[in-house]
Amino acid sequence: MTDTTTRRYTRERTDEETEAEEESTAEEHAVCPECGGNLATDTEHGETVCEDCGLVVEEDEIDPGPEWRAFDSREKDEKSRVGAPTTNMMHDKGLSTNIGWQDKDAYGNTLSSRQREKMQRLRTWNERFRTRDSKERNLKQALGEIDRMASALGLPENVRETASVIYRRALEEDLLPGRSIEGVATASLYAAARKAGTPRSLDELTKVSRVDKDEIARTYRYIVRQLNLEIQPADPESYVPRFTSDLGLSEEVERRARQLLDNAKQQGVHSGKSPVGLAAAAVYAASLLTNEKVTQSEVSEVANISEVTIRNRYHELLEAEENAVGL
DNA sequence: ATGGTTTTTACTGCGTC
DNA sequence: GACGCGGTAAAAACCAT
Repeated sequence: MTDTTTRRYTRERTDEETEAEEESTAEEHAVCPECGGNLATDTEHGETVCEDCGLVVEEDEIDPGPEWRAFDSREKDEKSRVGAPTTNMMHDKGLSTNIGWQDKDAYGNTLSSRQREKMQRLRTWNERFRTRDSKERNLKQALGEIDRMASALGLPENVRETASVIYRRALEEDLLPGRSIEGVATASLYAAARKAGTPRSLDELTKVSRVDKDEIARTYRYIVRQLNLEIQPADPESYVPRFTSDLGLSEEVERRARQLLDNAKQQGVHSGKSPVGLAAAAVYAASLLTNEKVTQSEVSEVANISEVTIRNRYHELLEAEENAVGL
């Protein structure tokens, strides 16, 4: 299997992205704290992102603070930013234009019939543009969310791409009504991570998402079914590198753990059991076999699995190992 | 909803440092 | 005595039906 930690993903740029990059001419000469790549300012999203690994360094660079200097607390209240507060409840954060329905002018006088007709036409067109845009904006927001969560979880660029594709498909197939953008975005990311062989558990997703676990799971099942995504159960081995590195264990342990898992797989011991549990148990067992002992509780900590499960699995793994030697 | 399976929780006993 | 570990029973979560 390819080592996911060292692989460099070549990035396929969508039209939108290339466009956005051309726009941001002012390139800062800072480097990414994570991979040392170039940082680019994406003015459209108000973010500073790494070109190589996609890490979002800064988000929401709009200054929400007071607009002018204030000299005492009374003035501070008065001089805070002007305008309606933004809200996430609307796709455009409530910043788009709305034309009132009363046919009155700014002074409350009724309009002439000619003016009324004009306003009616304007309303119609305004509405048309707004809704035509709404899908685009919906998409933008969702993609922003996906990006945010992906970098919080340390997922590579290609996973984001996949997640975006899944989300776009969901949008096109009208799977959104009745479901939150957040939820679908999270579910897309979850699916993408699994597809890419760098799975993250539902719990991990829940930590970075604004949506609760049940909804993510429900939405995930739904879009998988509707879009006929074929996602096989996560391979336990895909968790191994993460666990070993979180625990500061050597390559040797990682290799050993994989070996144990391979064995178990061949004997079909693993079916029906949680992949995370298997992986955790394999790491624990491997750490014993290589004299780099870690405690069960440490493993259970990084794997988010109970010690009991680790115990059960690792007995099974060792049994499988013995049987394999006998063959 | 239901039943079967897996995981978690909580508790207990044992050996070691 | 605290800690790591093993085991157990009952509760909870999960999944397919």
